Amino acid sequence: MGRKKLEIKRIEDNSARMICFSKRRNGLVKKAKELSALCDVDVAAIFFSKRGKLYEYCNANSCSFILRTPPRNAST
Amino acid sequence: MGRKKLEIKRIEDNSARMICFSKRRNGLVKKAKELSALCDVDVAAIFFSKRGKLYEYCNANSCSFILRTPPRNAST
DNA sequence: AACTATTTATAAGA
DNA sequence: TTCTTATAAATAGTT
Repeated sequence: MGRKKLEIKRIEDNSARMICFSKRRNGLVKKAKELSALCDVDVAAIFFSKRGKLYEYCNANSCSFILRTPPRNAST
Repeated sequence: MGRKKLEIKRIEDNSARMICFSKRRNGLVKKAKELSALCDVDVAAIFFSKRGKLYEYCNANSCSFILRTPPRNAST
């Protein structure tokens, strides 16, 4: 999508990569929520950045099964 | 997307719900792969159906941190 | 953070 | 279930 077709490979520019991460992470979580609501399933989406930062979305208690051990030095 | 705007609530028809699940699960995994490649992050997407069936996608060893205990009576 | 031109995902149909 | 296609939605580049 977007003004130009984007090749699916690492975005080298740091700022552009972070912006893309923010946008697409939000998009993925939105789609996960929709999938959960439409299809009556529990969904978890978990993102581990190279800096050890953890982002996660889970719509249900299923999360109690996962992330028993925090990955790397995960913060919020 | 699609021919008509779809209200985001549980699809009651079983067949239609399963078809939607299959399509959107594939779409979500595709977007997770793109996010991983573009932004150099590890991503896991995990789906728990009500029947206890588990579907998952993970692009990296980060998965070793999760799913230490299988959820419910998870099969493939 | 908002906008918008464009690409992409997908609902319905074949 | 796989393919098509009209349309809704996501988003890349811009402001």
